[in-house]
Amino acid sequence: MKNFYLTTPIYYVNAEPHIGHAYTTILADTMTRFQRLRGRLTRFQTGTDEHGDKIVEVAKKQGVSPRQYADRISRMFREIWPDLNIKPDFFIRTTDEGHMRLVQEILQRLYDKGDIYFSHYGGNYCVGCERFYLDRELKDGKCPDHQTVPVYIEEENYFFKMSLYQKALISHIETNPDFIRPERYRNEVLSFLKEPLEDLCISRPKSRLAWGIELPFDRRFVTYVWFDALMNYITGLDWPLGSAYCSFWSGPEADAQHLIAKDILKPHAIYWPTMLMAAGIPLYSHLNVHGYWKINDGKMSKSLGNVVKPLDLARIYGVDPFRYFLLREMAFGLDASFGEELLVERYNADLANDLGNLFSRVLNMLAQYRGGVVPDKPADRSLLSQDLANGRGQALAAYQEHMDRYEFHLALSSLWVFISGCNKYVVSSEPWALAKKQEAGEKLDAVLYDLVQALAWITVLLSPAMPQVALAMADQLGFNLDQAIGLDGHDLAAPGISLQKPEPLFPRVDSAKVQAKTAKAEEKARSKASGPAPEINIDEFSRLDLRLGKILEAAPVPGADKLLRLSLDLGEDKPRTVVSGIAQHYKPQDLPGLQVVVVANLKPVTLRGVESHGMILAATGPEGEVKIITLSDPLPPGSKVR
RNA sequence: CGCGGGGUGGAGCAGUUCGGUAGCUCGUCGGGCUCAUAACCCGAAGGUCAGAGGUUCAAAUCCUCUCCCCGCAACCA
Repeated sequence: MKNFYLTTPIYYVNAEPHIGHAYTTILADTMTRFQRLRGRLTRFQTGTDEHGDKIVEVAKKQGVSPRQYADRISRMFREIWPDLNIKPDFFIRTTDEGHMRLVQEILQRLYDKGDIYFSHYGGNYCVGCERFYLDRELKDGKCPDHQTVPVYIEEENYFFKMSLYQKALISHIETNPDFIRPERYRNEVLSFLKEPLEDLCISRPKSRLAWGIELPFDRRFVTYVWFDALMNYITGLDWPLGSAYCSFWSGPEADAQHLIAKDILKPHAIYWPTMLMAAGIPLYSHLNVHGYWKINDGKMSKSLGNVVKPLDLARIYGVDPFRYFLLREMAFGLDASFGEELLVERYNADLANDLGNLFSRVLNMLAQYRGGVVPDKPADRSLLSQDLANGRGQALAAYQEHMDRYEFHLALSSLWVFISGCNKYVVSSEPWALAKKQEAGEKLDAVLYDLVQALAWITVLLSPAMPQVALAMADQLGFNLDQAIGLDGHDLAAPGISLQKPEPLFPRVDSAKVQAKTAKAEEKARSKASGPAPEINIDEFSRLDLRLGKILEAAPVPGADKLLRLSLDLGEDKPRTVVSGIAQHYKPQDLPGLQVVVVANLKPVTLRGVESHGMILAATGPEGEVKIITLSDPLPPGSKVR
C-alpha cells in the first residue's frame, strides 16, 4: 500500500480560526487516522500562510509588526487543533526559514529554465484595490469596487509562463478522471480551462509590498503570495532531497493528496499543477474539494453576542460528537447548514440512541447475566449469528469504499447500518429470555460474545472520526485500541476479561431545552435590535438638519439591487440628489409626489457611482419591511422638521 | 447574463458520477419488547422527486428550456 500524504490549505492569518478551518482540518485528521489504521504510512500537514498585503494591513491597524501579528495568529491556529483532537504531523509556516529558502530555490530553477520572464506591464491600477484591472473588468472605465478611474501604471514584473502548460494540464485532468473530485469541481476546472490561460504575475515590487519572500534573481521584488503559499506542500517535505519528500511525494510509493474548500479551487487545480509541471516535479494524485457551512440564522448571530459560536459547541457537547456531526451532516462537496439544533438532533439520534444505548444495553446484559465476564468463543460456531457477520462484512466494504472517495457521510452511515443491525439482533435473539432458560446458556454466551466483539469492531472503525470516544469505548471493552491494526479486527475483546457496568457514553440531550434556548436567544436579539439607544441631549439632536422634501423623480441606480436615486425638492435653488437603499421595497414610479423627511446636512458620499446629498427617513418593520416616513398633509418643501 | 448552492412525503436531508422497486433522521398513528440512556424493534399513513418538452423499453438521475428560493460580493448614508 502506498504512503499517504494529506494536506489542508495553509490558513491565511488575517482572521481567527472558524468553523471552516475546523472542518477541513478535522476531515484531514480523520482521513489520515483512517489510512494509518489501515496500515499505511501517513503524513498530515497543515499550517499558516503569512505573507501579503492583507497581513501588513491588519498588522498596521493593530499597531504591531507583520511578524508579531503573524506569530500571534499562527499560534492560535496551532493551539486550537489539539483541542479538536486533531494531530498534524507537521505544522508549516510560510515565514519558516526553510520554506523561504526552498521557495527561492524553485523560483531560481524556473527562472534558469526560462519559464519565468521579466516584462513591462502597463495597466490600470486601482490604488484602493492594490491591483491591476483588465479593460474588460472595468465598468465605464472605472474600478468596479471603488468607482474611481484607475491610474495607468507601468510596472516591471516577473511572469510565470503558465500558458505553456495549459494543454498538458487539460490532458492530465482528462486522463485522470478523479484528479479533482467530486466531479462537479472537475467540470468547473475544465470549463475554465476552455479559455486561454494568461501568464501568472509572480512578483510584487518591494516599493508596493515588502512583506514576502525575495526573488532570488532580483532583490527588488518579493514573491506573489499564492506562488509562495502553494509551495508549502512540498517544502514541508524537504523538497528536493528530503526523505519525507521521497516517501510522500516523488517516490513510487507516494500518494500525495490535497484537501481544500471550494473557494480556492483555481490556485490548486490550475496554478499549482502547472507550477509543478514547469519544475519537473510529479503532480499530486488527488485534489479533494468540499463545500461551505451555512451558519443557521447568520443574520441573527451578527447582531447578538450571546448566540453560541460553532466552535463553542464542541466544548458543550464534546469534541468528538462535534467532529461526528461535521463529518456526518455534510455531503462531501456540497454545502450544508450548521446549527445547534441540528447538532443535537444528530447527537441524540445517532450517538445517544443508536450507539450509546447499544453499548449500554449489551454491557448491562453482560454484567447481569455473566457477571461482566466476556464469554469464550463458542465451540459450536453455528451458534454465532450469520446476519451479524454478513452485516459486518457489508459495512466494512461500504465504509472503505466511501472513505476512499472522501464520502465521510456515507462511510459513517454504512457503519450505522451495522449498529442498527446489532440493535435488531439484540431484539431478535432476546438474551433476557435466554437468561431465564437453564438449557440456553450456551446460546446466551454466543449472543453476548457476538455482541461484545461487534462493539469492539465498531470502536475501531469509529476511531478515526472520534478518537477520544473510541478510547473510552475500548476501555469499557477492555482492549487496547493502539494494538488494533487493520480494519477487520476480530475477537478484540478477550474472553475471560471482566467488564464493568458502564456510564453512558453519550448522555441524551434534552432537545426541547435547546430549542427553547435558541428561541430565547432570538427573542433577545430582536429586543436588543429594537432596544433603546443611549440618551442624547437636545443640542446633539439639533445638530441634525431635518427638512421636508418632495420627491420629484426616482430612478434605479444601474448595477445596484438595493439603490434608488431620488431627486428631491428641498425648497432650494436646485433639486437634491439622494441615494436611498429602498429599491427592494418601493417602485420608482410610486414615489414622485411623496413628502418625505430628509437629513439635509449629512456629509455627501458616492454610492455605486452616484453622489448622495442626504438621506431620507424610513422605518423598518419586524420582517425587514421598509416604510418611508411621509406627511399626510402638504407643507412647503424645505420646512424644518423637529 | 457578478460568483455559487438549492427546489425529493409535515420538517431537515441523502440519492443524480455509472438511468431500472424513491431512502435516511425527526415528527404522526398503531403494535412489540422490557436488556438499555422514556432508549430498542416491527408495521402504517404520507411524495405525479419545482414545471414543460425531449432521448429511452425505462428518467429524481441524461439533454433543452422556464419558474422559484437561498448564500456571498457590490452598493443599503
